[in-house]
Order: sequence, then C-alpha cells, then structure tokens
Amino acid sequence: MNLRQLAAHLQLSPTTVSRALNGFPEVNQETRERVVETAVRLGYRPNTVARRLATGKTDSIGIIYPFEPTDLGDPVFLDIIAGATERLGEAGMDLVIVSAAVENELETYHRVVSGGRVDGLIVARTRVHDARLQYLASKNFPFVAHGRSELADPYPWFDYDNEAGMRLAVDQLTGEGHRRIALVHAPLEMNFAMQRRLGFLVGLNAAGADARSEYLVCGGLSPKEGAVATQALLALPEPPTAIVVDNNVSAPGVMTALRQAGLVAGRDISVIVFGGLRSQETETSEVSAVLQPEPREAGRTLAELMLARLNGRPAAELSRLWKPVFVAGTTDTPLPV
Amino acid sequence: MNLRQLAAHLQLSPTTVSRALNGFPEVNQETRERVVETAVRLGYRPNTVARRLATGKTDSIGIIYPFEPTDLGDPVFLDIIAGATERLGEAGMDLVIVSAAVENELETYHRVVSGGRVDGLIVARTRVHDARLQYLASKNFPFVAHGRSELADPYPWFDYDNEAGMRLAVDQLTGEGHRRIALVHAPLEMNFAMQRRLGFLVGLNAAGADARSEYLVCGGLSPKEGAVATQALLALPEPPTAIVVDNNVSAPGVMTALRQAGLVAGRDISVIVFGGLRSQETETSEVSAVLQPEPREAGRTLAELMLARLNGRPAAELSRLWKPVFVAGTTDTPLPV
DNA sequence: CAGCGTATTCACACCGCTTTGGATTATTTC
DNA sequence: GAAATAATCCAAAGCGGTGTGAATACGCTG
Repeated sequence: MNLRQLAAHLQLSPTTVSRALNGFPEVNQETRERVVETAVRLGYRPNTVARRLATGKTDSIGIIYPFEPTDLGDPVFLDIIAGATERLGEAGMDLVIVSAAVENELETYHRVVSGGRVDGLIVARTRVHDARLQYLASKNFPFVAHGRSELADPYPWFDYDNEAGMRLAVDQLTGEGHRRIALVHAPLEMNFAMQRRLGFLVGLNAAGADARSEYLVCGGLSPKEGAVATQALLALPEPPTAIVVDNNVSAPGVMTALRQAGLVAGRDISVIVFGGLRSQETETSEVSAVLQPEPREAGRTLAELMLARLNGRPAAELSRLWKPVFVAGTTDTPLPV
Repeated sequence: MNLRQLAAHLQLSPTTVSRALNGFPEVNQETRERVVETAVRLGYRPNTVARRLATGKTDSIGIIYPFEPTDLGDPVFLDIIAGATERLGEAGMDLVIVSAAVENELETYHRVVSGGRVDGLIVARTRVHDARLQYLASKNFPFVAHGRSELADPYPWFDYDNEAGMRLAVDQLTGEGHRRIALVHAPLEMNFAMQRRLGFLVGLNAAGADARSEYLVCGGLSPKEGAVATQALLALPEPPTAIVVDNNVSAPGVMTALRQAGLVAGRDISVIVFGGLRSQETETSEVSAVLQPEPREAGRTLAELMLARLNGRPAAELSRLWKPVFVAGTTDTPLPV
C-alpha cells in the first residue's frame, strides 16, 4: 500500500493525499478527514526511505563508536545511548550505531557523511586534536561532541568539568594528608585525560605537594592496561599512598591489581575513581568516586543539542558543562601518621 | 558530487558508471578502471538513501529495545550491540536502535516494519507468548529472536540452554547440602524465566527436595524489585539457606538487600546468579555464577543469523543453543551441619 | 456579465540511484 | 561477405514520496 494506490483508492491525486496527511493548509477539511480515515483503515504508512530521498532529511542521527575488540567498553555508554535514543525517539528520529575499527575510523566518518546516511553525528571520546571533529567542521556537517576539543570555531559540545572534578578528588586526598598521590590516566590524546591531568597537577600544587613524574602513569582505556600501570606503581621504590584513576574503564583493572598485590583499598592504600565503578551498587566496599550525575541524562542532553543544532541554533549557544560531585566511599582514608 | 555529475565528467552514461562501480561484467575493463579511478579522485560516494529506494534494501537492521526509564538496563546489552554492530559492519550494514516505551511497544514495531526502515529486526527478551514475534512472523518480516518463544513455525533464534544452566546452579547447591533453596526470578511472561524456573524445579526434584511455593518469588527485572523480593524471602518464618537469582539485572538488588540485612553471601547464605555480575572483575568476593560465554559473541551470532536469514537460508537451520557453564565464586558454601 | 480573488485540486518534475530492454559496434562463423 | 554472436554502452522507466506552478471551480464585485 503506497501513496499512489491510496490516492487511486480515494480518487484523488497523490499530491493532495500527501498534503492532507502532512497537515498542509490548502486542503479541504472534509477531504482531509476522508483521507486520514481511509489511510488509517487501509494501514497506509509512508515509506521512510522514499520520504528521505525526497526531503533530503534522513531523520536519523549516527554515532560511530570505536568498539575495541579487546576491552569491555565504556560502562556508561549504554546509558548514554539509551538517553539519546529516548530523546530522539520523541522527535521521531532514529539512532544509528556504526561500528568502526580504530585503524580506519576516519574512513568510516567519510563514508557515513558523504553517503548521506544521517543528518548528524554524535562524536564520543573526543581527543585533544581530533581529526574527526576537524573533518566534520570542515564539511559543515552537524555534530555534537561528547567532550571538548581544540577547534577553531564554536561547536556544540557536552562535557563534564573535568578539571574541577579532578580537583575534588585531589583535594579530598591531600586533605587526608596524602602527598604521594599517583594518577593512572587515559592516553593523553584524549581530551578529558589532559583536562583531568591538569586538575590533578593544579590540585597537588595547591596543597604544596610536588607531582612526581613516576606517579603519572598511563593506564590506557582498558582494564588490562590499568592493571599493568598499577603494578608498575606498586613496584616503585617509594610507592604512592593514594591513587586516582581518571576513568572508569581501566579502573576495574586497577582494583584487580591492588587485590592481587594483597592490598585492600581504603586500608592499605587510598583510591578514588573518576566516573565511579558500576559495581558499587552491589558490594560492601564502595569505591570513592567523582561522579557525573545521570549518564542517561547525558545522552538526552546530547540528543537535545543535536536537535537544536539541526534546527539552526547557533553553535555558540550549544554547549553544556556539568559539574561532577565527589561521592565518599570506603576506599579513601586519612594517611596514618 | 552525484552519479549524474560523475558520469558527465567521464562522458559516460550514469548506467555505465553505476555498472562499473558495482562490478557488473558487461563493462570494459579499461572503462571500469577509468571510472573507479575518477570516482576515487573526485571523492564520489553513492547516496545511501537513493540506493536504498532503488533497490528496496535498507542495508540496516534494527533492534527495538524497551528502555525502561527506571532500571539500569541489561549489563550485557551493550556487548551484544557491540558484537552485532561489528558483524553487521563487516557486511556493510548498520544497526539502528529504536527506543520504545513499553506501553506502545507493538505500535513501534508496526511503524518500523511498514515504514520500511530496516531489512530485519532483532527481538530481545522474548516472552513465552510474544505478540511481537507473532506479528513479525505473520508479516513474514525477517527477524532473529534473542531467546525462544512459543511460535507455530520455525524461526531463527539464539538462546542459552536455560534449563540446563539452572540445573548447574541447583545441583551445585543441593550437592552442598542445601534443601531450602529460593528462586528470585524475572516475570514469568519472559521465556527465559519460565525455562530457568523449570530447570530449578526439576533440579530440586532430582535432589529429592520439594519446591516450596513461598521460595519462588518474582524479583522483576530491576535491582529495586530484586531487593524487595529478597527482603520478603528473609522475612519468612523459615528463610532459605540459599538463593538463586535467575537474571543479572535484578541481582545487584538482591545483593544489596542481603547486605542491608547484615548477611554476608558465602558465609550466612549462599547465592548463585544466572548471568553473573558485571562487578566481579573488581571485587575480592566473586559471585558464584552460571555464565553464558562471551556476550559479545552472542551479538555476533545474532547478526550472523540475521544475515543468513536475509540470504534466504531456511529458518529451520537458523538456531543456536549455547550451553552455560558454572563458575565457582565465593558466595556459595556447603550448608553447616 | 466580465473580472477577479480565493479555495481546492492536480500534473509534472525531481531526489539519486538501479535496472530493463534495446542500440551500437566489434568480432566471429560459415 | 552476410549473418550470427559477443562486447559495450545508453535511454528511459522506475523506486515512493515531496514541492512547484498551473488548472479548475466557486463566489463576489462593480
């Protein structure tokens, strides 16, 4: 049942039927009712693809996520997807997830953009210098960045206040007397890693502590790398008394490494995780954490920004910065004197 | 840069250019090379939507997921999406995620199917009598079910051997001497819940224990409901000595309820979780679990079945049953004599 | 009653690609 | 050398909608 058939059935032209269904003013009220009634009765639904071709809008926005074959992925990613899907659904749009191998990520962006598959893209895990954002900006293709980046012109983004968040963690630890504080951070090409690192250094400095270079280790973005980095820290001649992990993907690895070394977090060593651990709802020992509130809301916000962008709102107005909060757990304790 | 322009540039007809790019035989080798070379040089990419309209294939398959506004979702869902996206990406297809409020779920199916948005659907969390599957089957619309269901004709599905898996858990507990074993199960309209419940009853029976009706409680599909169900169990005049949780969504709630009651799993009460807990990689106390291996592989398998189905393989051949395994943790112990 | 504005409907081109059914050469066959 | 065959290429018709400009009918004015 397509438009032509429906029109024939009604003894009307396809044009009029289309108008009637899409609420254009220049159609007789009586006719419209007749059209709508018959359409419903015959179960007519416009073909999405045809409409897309005609209008040039795909009514779907994409997210290209670099699924690593090895790691477990970002535990909040699903929540973000859920929130975004939900908000987009309210606007009648779909979310298309495209998988990209890390090595040909940019190629995937080219394909998706020039293939006209989606009206806009959500870009996750921004990097300090992000070729993806630069590409999209140069093509003037609508996008929303989940995390800021170095970019010449204003662009829509949603981010947490990473520097302030990290300050919360460091201030907590220095307040407890810690001075030998280590940072297990994500690769520094990630924008959030740089910002959090900055907050870390500023926080240490404010407390009159010096940042030792051997305490700044990269724990990648996987549990395994987090574990390796932690083992290196523990093997130092003078190991840290506290560890801050700047992301929740490698954090499980950090915890595992500590456990394997026979250390109990909160007793033998203090740990604070930026982003928290998903597990904490289940366990007796809760990880002290800097939390971004409501990952699902983050997804909704990203979608909201996207929709606003597609409605032509200027990019300069489209940015949101969320303040993380510190949530006390049992894994940080004052340094014994 | 569209096909027409590219053709004009090459002084060829759109037909020939299309043929050349799509590898049809009736085009001169020399011409083909010239076309391909120019297409690459000019950065031509066919418009996905137009191609879809012309061919009638959307090259994307959908998953309609009932995102609950309240719960945290299925922790393995992301892995499944990741696996499916990955496999579909290898075949040049996209995964479209459509959000559906629970109340108008079926309406969403209607819209997506007759709107011609996708070539096929993955249906998650099948129910014993599943209106969604019945609808899709009646429309002869390609789908793959994640979990079996009552359906007249053969259909493609992927599932775990729920009954056998539950037997592993029950046999473990009865082997440890437990007789007062409770089951916190998902709503019984879910197919897996029925199957696991069956395995539970059969297992108890095989051990000569009787299944008390007050030990069979519904823990919904959310941590909160799981907690409520557990509290009810603990409040019984004769509380169980062991609990099996049939899903990992409400399991965190069960653990929380135990903790709040001052009980330590593995010491005061035994617990086995079907599906395991995501947290277990981080904690010293590991939950004893019946595990389905590699959720990411499940996603790949679902995609694989979908592709096979779209290639016309008969539905009868398209089913996969995976055997769960028991993974010992520290939350189950022999009953003290 | 010619003239004109308004309300309603329609014919047709178009979106960008695929595909069918020739058309045009070039090559082979007898 | 004519006919059959193969190799290339192309015009045009979709796919199923939307959007533009024109046609038709009606009522009203002067």
